[in-house]
Amino acid sequence: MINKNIKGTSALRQKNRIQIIDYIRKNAPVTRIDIFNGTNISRPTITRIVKQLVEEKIVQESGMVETHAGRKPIYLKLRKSALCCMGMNIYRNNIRASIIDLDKNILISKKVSINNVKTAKEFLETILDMIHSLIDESKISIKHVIGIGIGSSGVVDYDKGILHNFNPHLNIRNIPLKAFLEKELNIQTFVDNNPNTRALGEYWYGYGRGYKDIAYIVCGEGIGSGIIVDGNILRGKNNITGEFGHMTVAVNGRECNCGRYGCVEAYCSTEGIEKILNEKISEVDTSPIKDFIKGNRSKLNYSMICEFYNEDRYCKEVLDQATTILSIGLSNLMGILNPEIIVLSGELFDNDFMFDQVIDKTKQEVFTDLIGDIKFKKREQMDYVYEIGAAALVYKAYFKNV
Amino acid sequence: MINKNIKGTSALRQKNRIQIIDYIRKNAPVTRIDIFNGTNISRPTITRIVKQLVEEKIVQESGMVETHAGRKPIYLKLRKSALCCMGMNIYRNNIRASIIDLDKNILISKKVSINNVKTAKEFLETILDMIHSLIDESKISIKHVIGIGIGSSGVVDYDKGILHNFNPHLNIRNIPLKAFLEKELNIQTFVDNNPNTRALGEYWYGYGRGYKDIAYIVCGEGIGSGIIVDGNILRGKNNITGEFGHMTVAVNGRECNCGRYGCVEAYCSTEGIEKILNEKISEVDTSPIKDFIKGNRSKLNYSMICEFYNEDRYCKEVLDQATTILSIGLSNLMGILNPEIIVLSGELFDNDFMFDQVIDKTKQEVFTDLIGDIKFKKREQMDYVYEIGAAALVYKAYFKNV
DNA sequence: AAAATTAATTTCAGAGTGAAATAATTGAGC
DNA sequence: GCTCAATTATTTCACTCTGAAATTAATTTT
Repeated sequence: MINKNIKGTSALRQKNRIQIIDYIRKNAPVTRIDIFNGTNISRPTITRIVKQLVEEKIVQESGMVETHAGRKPIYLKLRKSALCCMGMNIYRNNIRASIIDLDKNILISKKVSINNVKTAKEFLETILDMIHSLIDESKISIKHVIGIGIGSSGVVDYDKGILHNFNPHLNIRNIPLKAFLEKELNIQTFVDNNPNTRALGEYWYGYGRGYKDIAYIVCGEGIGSGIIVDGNILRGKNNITGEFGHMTVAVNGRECNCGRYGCVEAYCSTEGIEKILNEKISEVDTSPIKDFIKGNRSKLNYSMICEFYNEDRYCKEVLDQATTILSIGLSNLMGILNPEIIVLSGELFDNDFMFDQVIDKTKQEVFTDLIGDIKFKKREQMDYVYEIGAAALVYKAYFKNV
Repeated sequence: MINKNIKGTSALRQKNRIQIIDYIRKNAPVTRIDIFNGTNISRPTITRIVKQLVEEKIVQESGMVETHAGRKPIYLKLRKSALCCMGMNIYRNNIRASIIDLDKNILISKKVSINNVKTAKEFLETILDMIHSLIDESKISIKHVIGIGIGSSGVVDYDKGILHNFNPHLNIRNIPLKAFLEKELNIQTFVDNNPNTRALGEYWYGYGRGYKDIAYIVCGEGIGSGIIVDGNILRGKNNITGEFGHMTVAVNGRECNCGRYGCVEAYCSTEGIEKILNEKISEVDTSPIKDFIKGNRSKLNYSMICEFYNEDRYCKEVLDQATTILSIGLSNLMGILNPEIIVLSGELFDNDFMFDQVIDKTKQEVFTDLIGDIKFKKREQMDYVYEIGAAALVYKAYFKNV
């Protein structure tokens, strides 16, 4: 359980304790002297707190270190699965939950469908059952589960922990998920939307490790983003940030699903690209891709368009336009946020040449070299990434005052 | 002096002390019981720390409170000018510095020109002299000056406290202002660029009071911005954030001073507006404003264009375009940051109808109502606003762990 | 004048810390 | 094998700071 209402010198102890855990987590294996040098805590206090952590089986001593002279220090590291939390992902009709430790080891995992769930009550109880059975099966002491993190599709009120609308097809709305779980389980719970948890996962465990300002962009059927500023999720007033897909870069441009004109998404989402190509080839009698579709009676899709990039001038036009628009959008974003790293993910980048083109154009486009001197990374599919990001919500809160 | 290397229980004391000062600052006048209810500190500790603060003449007791029964509580407030700091603004050829207390009272102020300054050494010594004489004249004990905050034009490295380039016309570059002053005076010093200090001033003392996410936009000859995210200045990797003026909203649009195309600044800065109008009227034989200029042998400027808004169709076109483009830029910014309030300042808004038009169009333009439900404010000219913002850099650091 | 009420302080024991001294452990030199 | 220097880890001890509970203070109500 995350600290609450601990006052006075006990709070000081708690703070030092968490700082020591955090230092070990980040730098393991470390010696007590390393902790002394790396923090502002005195040696006796380190000895005392480490002793306690070893007794609680959170930290373990492991082997000696090669040194030149003097008493050999003892390596410390966190015991595997000693501190862990629940990471859960809610996506349309599925829920997957895992227990994950501080080294992002998946200790146990479970997936359920919520196709048959009709009411908010059923929904909440399904989740509660899931958590109970996971903890039971894992045989992990509940006191080592420091929290529950949940990422969800749709609109989420982070502060209140309310899931407004995770699936437009279900009539289950405004679910007070945080309040419910905290009451039932007495474990601190955090709920956020998927792009945010993904971005946080990237910051905590992925390419963003070691950086404090990250933009995580998803380009698929739609376009969204999660943004980390100084190590924290950018949430703004209503947790509706990073609406990168609906940034206007072409005044009086193409109409977007959102009803406005010239949004990035209208040009660069796979859906947008397919639409634009369809319009183009419907106006001509013949083109390689058009002939191919006719011949095979197949349906046009984004990956097909990519395959015809070199053979079909319309495909080339559409994809080139997409990368240009996207690069303008990205450079706008970079001019506002000046991030250290941008992680690109989603179907749009399944083809490497699209990824490369976007990066090249963005680097040309950007306002100053300083902003442009930035890392780009591609996030490939990775298992459990959603749950890991959700779990990071908890760790973020746990280590927040360090 | 801001705390440094205070360890153990003394750090706890320091933290409680600052929390109490902060509570009084925000809520004065308050009683000890108010502090007890508003913080997580026990009554004896409050009594002890307040007693000390009264002895140090930082807090003063002032009058009794009307109550229904029981012992009457004693009001506490901060003694005027008890805690103060230096706020300094460097702008092209001028430096103005003030000593400002926690209630933004200007205790003393001074302005010097640096026209005759040729070297970095002279520059630094001018500043040092200025600070010394201000402190001497003010008769404020130096131990009550908790820090020095400096806002400057140009590019500033906040972390290192280096002023890279505050005036393009002077060959004084890469000035280690922070290091110099901290060494000479042993007072913690912070340096940042003007838009950032202005935004922080707005957050700390202006329209942004009570909000945590603020965008502060300056539209004048150029366009810039300072952004506050969750109460902190958005700095990104290189402190080059909020390049709102160079956000591209018109792909393949008008060329901008920065060499790129379709930036907001190209359409909405007063310089851009003047340029566009000049081009327009140079292509026609006659128009009201053109005739006026000829008749009076005056030079075209932005305020004149505004005056001809209703009489000259070219003026109307240009200004309408400017407000449209600016509103698109603002709605893009809002979609990324979801701020609670946007403060608009600068010459562009000297005419109210421009301000009103921008707000109306932005509210129409914005992606969702939730983002659009936001406060807009106009920042009129205000004296000492630069120094107050710079001082806020110090207070921000002083109260950071509260 | 006593009771009730609320604010502020004092008492006191306990939690926690860090400087300095001490103990533990090891390699190097002879 | 013994001693010394080096380095890590622990213990000792005095000190700071805190908060619960009791007490005192000051004021209104009865």
